[in-house]
Amino acid sequence: MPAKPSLPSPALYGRPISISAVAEQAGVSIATVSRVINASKPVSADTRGRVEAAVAALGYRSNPFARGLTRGESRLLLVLVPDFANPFYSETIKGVESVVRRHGYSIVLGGAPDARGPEQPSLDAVYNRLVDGVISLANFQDLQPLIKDLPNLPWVACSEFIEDSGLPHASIDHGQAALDAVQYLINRGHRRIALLGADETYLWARQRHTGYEAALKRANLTLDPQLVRVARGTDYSFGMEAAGALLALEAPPSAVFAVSDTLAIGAIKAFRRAGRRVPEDIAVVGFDNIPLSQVFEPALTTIAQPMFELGAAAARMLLERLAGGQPESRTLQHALVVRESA
Amino acid sequence: MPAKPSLPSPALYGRPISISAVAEQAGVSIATVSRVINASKPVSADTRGRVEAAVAALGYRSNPFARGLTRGESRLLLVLVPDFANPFYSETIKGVESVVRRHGYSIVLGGAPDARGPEQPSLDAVYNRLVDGVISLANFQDLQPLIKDLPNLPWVACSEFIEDSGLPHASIDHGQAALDAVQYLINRGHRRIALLGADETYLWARQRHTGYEAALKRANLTLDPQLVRVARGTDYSFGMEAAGALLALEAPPSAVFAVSDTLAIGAIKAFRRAGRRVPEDIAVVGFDNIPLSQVFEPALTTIAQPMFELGAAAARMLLERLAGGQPESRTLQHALVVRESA
DNA sequence: CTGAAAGCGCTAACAC
DNA sequence: GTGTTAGCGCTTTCAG
Repeated sequence: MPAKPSLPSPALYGRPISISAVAEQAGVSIATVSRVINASKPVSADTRGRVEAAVAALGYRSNPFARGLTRGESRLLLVLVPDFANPFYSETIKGVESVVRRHGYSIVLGGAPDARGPEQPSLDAVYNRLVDGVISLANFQDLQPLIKDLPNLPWVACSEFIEDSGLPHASIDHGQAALDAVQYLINRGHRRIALLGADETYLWARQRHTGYEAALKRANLTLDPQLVRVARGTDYSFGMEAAGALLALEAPPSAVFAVSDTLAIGAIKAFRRAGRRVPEDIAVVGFDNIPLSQVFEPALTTIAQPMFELGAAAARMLLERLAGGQPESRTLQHALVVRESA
Repeated sequence: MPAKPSLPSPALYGRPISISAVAEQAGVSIATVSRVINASKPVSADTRGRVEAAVAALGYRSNPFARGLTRGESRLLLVLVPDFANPFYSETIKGVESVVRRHGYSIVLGGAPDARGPEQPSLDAVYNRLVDGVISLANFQDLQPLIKDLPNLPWVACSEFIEDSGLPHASIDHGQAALDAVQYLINRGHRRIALLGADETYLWARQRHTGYEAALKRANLTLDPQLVRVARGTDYSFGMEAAGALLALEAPPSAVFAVSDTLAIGAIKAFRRAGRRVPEDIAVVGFDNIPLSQVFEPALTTIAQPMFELGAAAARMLLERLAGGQPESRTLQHALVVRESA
């Protein structure tokens, strides 16, 4: 027994050693080896000892393909992410990882398929049954081809989802959150409030847009279409771009509700570059509460989403689904975090 | 033939359809089906047509486990990442993805194993041969158990590597880059320059540290140990923490070289919170040139790493290795980007 | 050009 | 408690 426990070293030269080699070495049948490896059936202490010794000596590791073939599962989960440079997604993924790993699953990250072409390796992994299930953060418009199969696939949505589809999802109430954000701006006396929106093929983008309008309506403010800008992505640069357009207006807004912190940060950058002070000249509230939002200057007033917990919840739901259960969709709490930008 | 081409829909009820179902439907043997699927041997146009029709009609997709079992490969590559919330890593991963995908591979993202425990699912995936190869951005100290097997594993390092190990890697010249950064500060008249370092189990952290010292030495500046702070991580918060310590010094520095943009941003935040102006009272140069660095206020003066290209290069090297080649390590170019913070 | 058949490594009945 | 054996779905000789 080695002094410090370490990964047994498998045969790296020649072919990898198989279960039969272990069986031979231990003087038992392959079935017995399988039993001790999987603890699937009782095995006498004596034989178990011999098998374990053989496994250790040979550095045996079971072949995942053979195992997958017979068991019909891989213990691999696919996480579909629109853009993993966006901190919202990376935090969420961390949440997924944390629960999934405890249950012996690993995650495969897939870029969400877009219109770029017919090659959709991630979806292949689904249909091929290489992965046991999917957690999707992607927009379902891009996932069109498989929508009809959704009820039959072990699939869970996170943040994004399809209304009334029965597809289980973990999310916050985007509409209410947006309403809260805009209401806050109204309470602070703002009357010309712009919406810096995102690609509305995303449900969350549509819902936040709706929440924005609802807040205005509730305050009897007229909705000025000029004040609604939809950015083409959530990178900082898109925020700057949209903010520039807002500034060019004859009557620019006194406040902006951005549907993503990255967009908000880009907008603030553009405003300051144009000589505007935030929040004095123009107030900005963001959405997500990414780690950067409290470090950025001015620190962002934003809607906090429980990103990590959202991922964890989705993961738990998928695990439940895989175990044959019928997980309930969950709506987690958001919160307005007031800092400096508004 | 459907109007719009879409993913063939596999049998989702009951068992998935197998190659023999296709063979039966097409009136051929499974061997022939295999041949047309893989284009491995010539098949008459007529039979090929029938097989293809059957595949389409049934929505057949080959079972990746069975295929992996016989072929001994999965077309899955593992990318080991220390922290995928760090933009440096996410950009790099994008680079990996872009080349790998074109070659029919998918990537599995693995959290790099740390000392947290013996459970190392990512490494298991390697030893189990579930993945065909690995691109590691992780620190090799944490990878200790497998170092001895390295020469035999299809493994490529990115940014991080082991000197003189023969392990192929794609990286920049961290030492020279750090030297460039500090030299710039010296040229601007700074004499008390602090190092905001990172966990030195990372080679890049050690090399950047070395570069810092080399620059000071070259300018005949004395090395004040008090001015060297090693942060416990690269999150913004660690940068703030370390910067606070620097400020508490009797003779604080007039400039700081941070080995990561996230650290630099955290430091700037701490400085401003303490009433210091950047760069007037204290100059800061970062490292990486993450997207945020040009949006942050003040915009970061930093060393640009070709993140995307680093990932892409590593991916190409791994692919070459898998094809039986002996890829050369590559050192990519860095560049000092002067903006506002120094 | 095509079919029959032998495995790949493993799990899960089914015997004993 | 343990061994034998029949597949899992696929690729690949080997015949023809």
